[in-house]
Amino acid sequence: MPVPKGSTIDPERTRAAMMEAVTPVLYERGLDGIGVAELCASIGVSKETLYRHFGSKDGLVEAMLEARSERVTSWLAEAAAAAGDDPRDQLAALFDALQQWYDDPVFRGCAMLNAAAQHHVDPVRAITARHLDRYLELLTGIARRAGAADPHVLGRQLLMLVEGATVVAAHHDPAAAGEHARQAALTLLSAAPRTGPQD
Amino acid sequence: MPVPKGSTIDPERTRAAMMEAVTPVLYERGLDGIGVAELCASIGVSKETLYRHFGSKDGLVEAMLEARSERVTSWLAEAAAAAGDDPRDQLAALFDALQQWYDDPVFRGCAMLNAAAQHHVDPVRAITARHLDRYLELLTGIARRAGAADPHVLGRQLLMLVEGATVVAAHHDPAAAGEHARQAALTLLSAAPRTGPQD
DNA sequence: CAAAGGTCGAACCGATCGGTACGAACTCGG
DNA sequence: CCGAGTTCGTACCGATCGGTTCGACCTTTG
Repeated sequence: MPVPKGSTIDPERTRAAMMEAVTPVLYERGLDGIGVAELCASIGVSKETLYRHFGSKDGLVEAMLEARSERVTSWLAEAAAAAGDDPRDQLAALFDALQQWYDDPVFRGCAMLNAAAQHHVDPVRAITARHLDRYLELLTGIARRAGAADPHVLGRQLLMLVEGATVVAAHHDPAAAGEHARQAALTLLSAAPRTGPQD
Repeated sequence: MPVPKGSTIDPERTRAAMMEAVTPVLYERGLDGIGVAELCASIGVSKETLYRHFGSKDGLVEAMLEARSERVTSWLAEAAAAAGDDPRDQLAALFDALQQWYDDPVFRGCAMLNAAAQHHVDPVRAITARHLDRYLELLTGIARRAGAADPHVLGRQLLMLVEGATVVAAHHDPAAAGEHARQAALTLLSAAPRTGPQD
């Protein structure tokens, strides 16, 4: 968004708008694939404004990744919750949502994993680890509500399917990756030892 | 290796030695995490030699990735083959080998995926895609020999487990990632519809 | 109207980037 | 022993990098 020259519209609004605008650009080009000058130009903001709000390019990157992680996780959680109360339906809906993402022409894999593969410095990798924590919590919850005897292990196996499907879709073939992963996930859910539903 | 100043020892030898020496450095630092000057210094070779043999930094990177992909795939295939004739044993051995890799302190995830996440240009991504092709072929073969009715789908699901386990091990927690993935893989193998062993 | 503060645009900085050039040192085949 | 071919070390190139500074502009607050 072209921020008007004068200010005081809302300093916080500017910051939020910058994070919003910068997300697709950094996702598409890669964190190191675009310089600060071009990045500022593409989101319609001056370098001084960027450094005022975020201190550094890394500061902006980290704020963006953190926000994106929360947003993506919420989106998945809502897709699952909207499928009803049956954990199996929730899991299936989650992978359907993933397939929907894979079919998006701008899909380029998991932004957190891409970021961690480039910046192998601490702050970014910590954000990626927290991102996987969020996914794991979501999947472990489904496993627990499905009555799995060991929801942590099953949740972790489901996490591998989610991330593996994303990798395969991004780097090999997006077609039906979500469907195949969903089928595998439901198989694991069915085959897992049970203690009966837990909530 | 410190190449002696004069040459004619073997021009091909030099090239091979460079690829060998550069592999761990680029894996550890990332493709863009080290400049040509430092890279040459770390492998004990002058810039002129690098450009004589590979034409560009990207040329070296691509040659290295291609060689690494073949080596890693062979290593996994041999680990599986060494487990005997039973496809279940082969699959289990493959994930045990992966866990062994995850436990290596220098483990930093799949080099091909890391590379593709950085250089999202064509040549590197093509190498990554071929790498996944090799894995898929290996896993599909196991699925076929196990008598799966649809070995391509099962192979793809196993590929997701392999890559997902690698992602989780690299970015979340390496402990037992291979074991949990192995257990899931064997479950999928057992649950898959069969047409009877095929070879 | 005046002071304060957010923003722009462009100039500027030192560092580093990938890549080239060149002379000297060295090993080989003839 | 001489020329061809490799390598080293270093200096160098233009481009780009992340980050800073500054004057002008604009909007809000009082």
